[in-house]
Amino acid sequence: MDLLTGQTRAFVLHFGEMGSRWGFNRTVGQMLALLTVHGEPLNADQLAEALRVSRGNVSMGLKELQAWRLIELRHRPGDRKDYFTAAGSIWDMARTVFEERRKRELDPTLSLLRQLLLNEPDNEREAAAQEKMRQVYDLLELLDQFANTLSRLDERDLLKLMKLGSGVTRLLELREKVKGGVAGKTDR
Amino acid sequence: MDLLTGQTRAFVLHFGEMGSRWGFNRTVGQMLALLTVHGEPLNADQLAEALRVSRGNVSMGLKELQAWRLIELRHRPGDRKDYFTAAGSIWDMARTVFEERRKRELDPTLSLLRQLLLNEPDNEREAAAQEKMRQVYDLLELLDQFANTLSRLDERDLLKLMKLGSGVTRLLELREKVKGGVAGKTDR
DNA sequence: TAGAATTTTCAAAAATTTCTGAAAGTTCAA
DNA sequence: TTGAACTTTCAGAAATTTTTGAAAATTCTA
Repeated sequence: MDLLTGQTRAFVLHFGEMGSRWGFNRTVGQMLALLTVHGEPLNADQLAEALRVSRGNVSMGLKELQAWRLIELRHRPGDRKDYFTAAGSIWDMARTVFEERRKRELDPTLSLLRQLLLNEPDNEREAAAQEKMRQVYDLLELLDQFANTLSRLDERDLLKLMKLGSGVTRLLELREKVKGGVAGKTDR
Repeated sequence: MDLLTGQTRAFVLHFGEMGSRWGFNRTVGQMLALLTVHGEPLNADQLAEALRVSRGNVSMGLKELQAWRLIELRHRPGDRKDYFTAAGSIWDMARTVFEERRKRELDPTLSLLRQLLLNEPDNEREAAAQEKMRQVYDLLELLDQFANTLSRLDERDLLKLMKLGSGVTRLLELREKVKGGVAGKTDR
């Protein structure tokens, strides 16, 4: 049966195209999209047939999606094949992708910069460059922590925060007032 | 003169590698890194020599960085060459990259999903798929708005917010109390 | 324990992206 | 105008990433 019809088809193909921007290749993007909109678990052959890609490609894609923890293995009684579904809700999925990207896009750079900033600069030019690097480091470090904070919020709070809109400014002012003189308690 | 020494070298090469994860290719990543840590404006020949890439490659890279509005054209008296520097502060840069990525990673998908959700589903399966697509849409829409809100915050507020850490939970509670019965004013 | 069913691996092919460098285009001073 | 100083373009080359599919590995049943 053709699983790739109508809107599902458009959705899956689009996710394939966007895949590269989101950190995976076309096939992986398509697989994730199909498993997401198709409620029932699918096996590797079904995926390969629906997406018209090789069995090997599907196998690698499944491995990658499992590494991201975006899909779950299922078994059906009397069937030896491995079946897979999208793991968790759309929110869970977004959270996972967000977290994984934070790791890939921030951590390596933070770790390099920490290293570099330990060295004494050799000359005037390097000293100036190091100053810039420190600024980059401080910003990325802050971003990383913020991303972490967001990752840890439960869904209710995250939703509240995201819906604040420009109200966030007012809320920050409100905090200033309430907090009064108690100097910058940042609590980690 | 060799601009690529010591820590600057390591920094620039690393940014080249990370480039692809951040949405540009290696040369563009290296160019941006070099222009960022090197305080003074550089011309295309200097960039090509320092990074050991072709003149044509540098020309394309400069065009792309200008399209991102990450670099600025400068002129020096008595010199016909075009010189470039990183535009604005590190914060400005981060903001620009953030904003540009939001556009590339969210907008096309939002626009496709808006389209798809207008159609009546053809059958039961498509209806179920559409329901999932709506969930994806709602989440991405919310994310997009939140990203927008963050983009618009001034540096002071952004800093405050990012430094809140887990304090953000308490702040949200605080809001509940103060707001009292005034039902969900979200203000866009 | 054999062998059928299934999944994984990985070398080579295909597709895609990036880079080069010569040629074409532009700008400016004289 | 001319031509020297620059910059941009873009077809083809090189590098990189993705995909294929046959062979190897694994797992299960009988």
